[in-house]
Amino acid sequence: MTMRYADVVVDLSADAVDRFFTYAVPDDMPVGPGWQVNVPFGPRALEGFVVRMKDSCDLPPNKVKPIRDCVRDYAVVLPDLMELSDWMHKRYVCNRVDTLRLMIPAKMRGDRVHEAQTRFAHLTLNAEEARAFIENNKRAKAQCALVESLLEGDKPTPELNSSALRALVEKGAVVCTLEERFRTPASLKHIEPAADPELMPEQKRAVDQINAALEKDGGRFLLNGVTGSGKTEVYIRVIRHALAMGKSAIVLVPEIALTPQMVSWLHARFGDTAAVLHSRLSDGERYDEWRRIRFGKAKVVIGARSAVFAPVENLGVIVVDEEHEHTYQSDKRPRYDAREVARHRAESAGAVLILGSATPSVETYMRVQPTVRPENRLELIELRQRVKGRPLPEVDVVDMRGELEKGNRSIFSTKLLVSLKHCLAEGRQAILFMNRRGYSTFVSCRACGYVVKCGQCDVSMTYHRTDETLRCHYCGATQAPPKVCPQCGSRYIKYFGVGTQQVEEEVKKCFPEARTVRMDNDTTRQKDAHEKLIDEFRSGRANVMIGTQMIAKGLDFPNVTLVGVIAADATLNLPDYRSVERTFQLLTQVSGRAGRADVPGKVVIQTYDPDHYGIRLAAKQDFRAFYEKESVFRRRALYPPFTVIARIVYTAKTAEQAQAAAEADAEKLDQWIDETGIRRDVIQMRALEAPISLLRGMSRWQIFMKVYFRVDMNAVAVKMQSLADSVPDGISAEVEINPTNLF
DNA sequence: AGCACGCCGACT
DNA sequence: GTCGGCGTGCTC
Repeated sequence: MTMRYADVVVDLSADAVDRFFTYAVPDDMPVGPGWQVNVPFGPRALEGFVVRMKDSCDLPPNKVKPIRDCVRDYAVVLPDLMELSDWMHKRYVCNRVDTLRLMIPAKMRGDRVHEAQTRFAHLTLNAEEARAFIENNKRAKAQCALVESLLEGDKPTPELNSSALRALVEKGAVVCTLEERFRTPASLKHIEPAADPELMPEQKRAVDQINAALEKDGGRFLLNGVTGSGKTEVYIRVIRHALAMGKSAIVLVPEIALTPQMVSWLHARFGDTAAVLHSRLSDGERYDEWRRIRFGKAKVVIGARSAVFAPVENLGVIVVDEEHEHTYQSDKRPRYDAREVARHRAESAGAVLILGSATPSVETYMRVQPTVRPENRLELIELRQRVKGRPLPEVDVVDMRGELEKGNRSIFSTKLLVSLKHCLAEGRQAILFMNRRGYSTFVSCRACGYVVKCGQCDVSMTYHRTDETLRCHYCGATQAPPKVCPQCGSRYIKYFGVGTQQVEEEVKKCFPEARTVRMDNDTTRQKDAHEKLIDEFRSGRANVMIGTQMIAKGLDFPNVTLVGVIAADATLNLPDYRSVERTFQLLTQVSGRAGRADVPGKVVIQTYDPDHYGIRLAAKQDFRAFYEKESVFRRRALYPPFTVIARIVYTAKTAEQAQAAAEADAEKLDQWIDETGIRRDVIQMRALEAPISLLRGMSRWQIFMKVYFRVDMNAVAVKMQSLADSVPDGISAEVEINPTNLF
């Protein structure tokens, strides 16, 4: 009998071990690709993933050790996910384990909650003892520096010099502790099964077209339907067809907490066949759901971006709902894009991919154009009518400059006030939408113009009326608002801007009988707060909902007949090439919340820039016209998707360190650009301060690079990652290709 | 990620 | 000469 060997990826995330290690397989051990195993590794034991089996091995026999045992008696990573892992490793220039770790619940690795734990170093010496230590150990420079830095507070160990840390632990000067993330148990409500509603002709055509592809070898679709056109029902019918064929389905949503309705719909229609995967499940719940999927008990999976790795077999369809949402891009390494991963997984499984949105991203919509190569093209399916022939809401764009001229200095236009009055008088509900970012209440001095900023983050702080504090939007720091200007001593401190709290107070002042509910970062901080607030509004206990982005999408309240947008242009002029697109999407989505039942809806959009195409076309819900305009702008200004933006963000204690690292790497990158001969395709490449130059007390610089589309981005990513990997101690560097935001 | 190994500078 | 810090390389 021939000897069997297994190539194993060990469960350690480091460049040095990001390769296969070959182990001998004991004769009677059942094991195969995707199995989780325990292996000896140098002096210790590690977990690992079997990548492939083989019958021979080139290594000298004395080097090959046997697999100790298997962690579980089945493959935890299915073959198609194994292939996906390989693809992601190349595509996102990350370690193989980093991709494999995404594919199983954290609880299944090391029998501990690995992912949520961080080891922190804690100094056991007091200030005096520390000074004595530094005095007595002048020779050990690294140790002294470490003691010095730990005097400021505990630090996560990966950031510290490891040999110095080990010496200090040995001396008893430092102890390491594991910090655990707290758990949020999710309440799974029982949901009544529901029957299939009748389809509109458009919906039926869409379902037929997609089902036909499902029966062949898959396909890619962009389902572009106006708000309220019943995209969800199309998904459900296609999934039903897939189930009938013995196949399974994955439905991705931007964020589970914001789309509880999608979860209930799928539960209502598919019962126990449906499973949920998202970050708010407890470890136990996630593990149980994962196993139900793995063993075929559940065949319809709904979840946030990481659900794209759900262990389903026989995949028939992947749905990406609200395709344009940026949450599909991971913000930590590996920085994968779930839409892209979904496409790859669907293609290799011969499954159907459906991207759904009322307002697709410009990038995605470009891919339906006939000029796009067939292997990249998406098939466009449009739903132009709302279900049951409901009309799109009537939209009024109000010029707030005119209001000011008329002497109306309140935050509500006359039109919005009158509409709100009617709406409430008729016993209906209203949503008031406040785009908080870039328009929040900041505190500023009238005399010298000083604006109170967070000392840790270099962004202006937001005033919170309830507890009379200033808060940092980025790090959560709080401080009391100053009585006199810290810069010039003037007592003329003014509160600028409008926040949701102020809108709420204004509503109560104008309509004492209104029952308001406010949804923003403040009011949804506690767990299950979302559900409670939504329920309060749905039940009718409240009749005016005031909120930020989080109320813009996915919610379906039949009794809402009025939507008011307080400041449509708040996000229009941010220093980001996508600010117009985002404004358009937000306005379209929020307008879609009006008139979802039998009474027609009305939308009032207040703006200082009523002729801007982003606002005008959102009012008409005319995505196609918007796309035409926007793509002309992007092409002319050399922005994505016509070019690619790549950056490396350097974070360090001091601006000098960050700057030095960025400039040194920019020089190396510049040289590389010449060596590879892509100079003529590089539009821009330079080191500069990041737009937010200070974040959580750390200084930030960046290398910003813009290139033409034809450049081999993988080569650029590999080069950038290698630069980022060899950054000096104490500085961290993150590579971002097509970053979601440019802060 | 850890751990051994080996160079090098400081001090008895 | 010897001790200990700190950088380098290896783990099937």
